[in-house]
Amino acid sequence: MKEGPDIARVAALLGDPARANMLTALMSGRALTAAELAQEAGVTPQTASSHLAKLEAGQIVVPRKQGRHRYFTLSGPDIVEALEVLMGIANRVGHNRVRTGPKDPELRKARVCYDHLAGDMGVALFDGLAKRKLIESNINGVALTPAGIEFANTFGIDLDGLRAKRRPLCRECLDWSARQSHLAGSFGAALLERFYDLGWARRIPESRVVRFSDAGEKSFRDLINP
Amino acid sequence: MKEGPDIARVAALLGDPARANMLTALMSGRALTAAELAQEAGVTPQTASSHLAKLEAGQIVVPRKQGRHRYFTLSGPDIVEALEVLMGIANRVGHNRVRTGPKDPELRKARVCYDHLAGDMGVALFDGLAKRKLIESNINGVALTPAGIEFANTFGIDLDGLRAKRRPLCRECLDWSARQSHLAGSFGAALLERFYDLGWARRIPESRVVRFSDAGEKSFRDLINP
DNA sequence: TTCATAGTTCGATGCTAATCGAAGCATTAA
DNA sequence: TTAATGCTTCGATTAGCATCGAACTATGAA
Repeated sequence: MKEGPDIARVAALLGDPARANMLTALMSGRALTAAELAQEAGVTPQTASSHLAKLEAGQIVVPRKQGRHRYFTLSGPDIVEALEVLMGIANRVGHNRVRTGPKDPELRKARVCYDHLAGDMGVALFDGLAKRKLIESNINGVALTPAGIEFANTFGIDLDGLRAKRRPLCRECLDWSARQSHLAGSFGAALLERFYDLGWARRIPESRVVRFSDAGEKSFRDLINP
Repeated sequence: MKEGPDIARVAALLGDPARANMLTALMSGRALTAAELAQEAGVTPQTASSHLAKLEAGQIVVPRKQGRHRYFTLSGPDIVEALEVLMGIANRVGHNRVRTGPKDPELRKARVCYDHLAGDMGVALFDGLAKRKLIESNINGVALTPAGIEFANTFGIDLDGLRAKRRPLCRECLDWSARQSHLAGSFGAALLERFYDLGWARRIPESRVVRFSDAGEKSFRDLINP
């Protein structure tokens, strides 16, 4: 027995395929019922119940009872971060499960991934910001350039407020419909939030779809195509 | 089968206690041999070999052959990041492996880590030697300064004898009870050996505790506080 | 050469955990 | 009340894997 934080216990909870499927499904940010999670994981409700009990005991997810349903959410942003990092590693070492992404064209085009923009437009945003040299990606991760910091300020994003959080500002998150990176982290989340505020886009209730207005999509294109 | 990166595969690799111990040991940034990792994980060399083969196949660690040793290092900064995030989660949810019971304070104060001194006194030793400029630490690791070489000789340590061994003279080892580095390597081991010889301390059988006598502890304090 | 050390492979064992059928609660609807 | 739905508990099965002893390979030392 060694001292220190028991990472094996946490990692083992994320290391079962059924549980990992449930957790990635929860990365949409929506609360899902036990039955929905069973569906996502491809196991029977009994099995799912057993897994959820373990995840709850390990404080990876938190339940919220409502009627005769139990809704689950991830217990904190650190879980999201762990899942994102693990996705990055899995991608790097080539552990990808080949399958095409969401069939729904709207989902494929633009959806939320936890709290940031994913789908084709998410990937386009990432590439566009990189092309405009507002972000740069290297082996250590993604970061805002000086030009990017200036852009954020003029675009109405409070970087200091974001930095106060412990969450990393920028992070790559692998998009499983487009197979490319999109922008996560607190900056990625703030951008999407700003899109909402500007009226460029809105979220469709009970779904992960992000729907851009025509004008909003045009502004978005202008943003990423200098 | 779902789409997307297979995070379960990666997480499962980190989710075994023996492997997790190996990986946390590698977080010091130093390359470690298979035998050292077996020691860290508390398993036999055969078992360690099996784990290392899995970690290597999963591209979590990379081996480097040198003589008849195989040195392992983490395969990239993303692995370090993943381990750190998992540590943070484990810490948050209270999954800390802290030994309870009467021996705990003694272990925390001074214990052997492989064959050198760890715990609060191990960290104090490292810091004291650094403050006296007998060792210096940089990106490449730790090394004895000229003053440190002179010190070693007067303190009764046969440096030439140590150099004849293949083992590195100085090495940093991360202390998870104190969250700081202590001194490992053949010089670290020789120092502890010398403490035994001088009657400053003795090892408690069937335990990792190192118990200093009152006089021994005083001498130790004099050593690290110039 | 012979011996020692570092590491691996093989095989057997034993434990853990994932899985699901069946039955049991709990909540809501009628 | 009865029926239906959502979810959990129980029990049995199964499969995977961690573990280690023994034997083997490879490198270096005497």
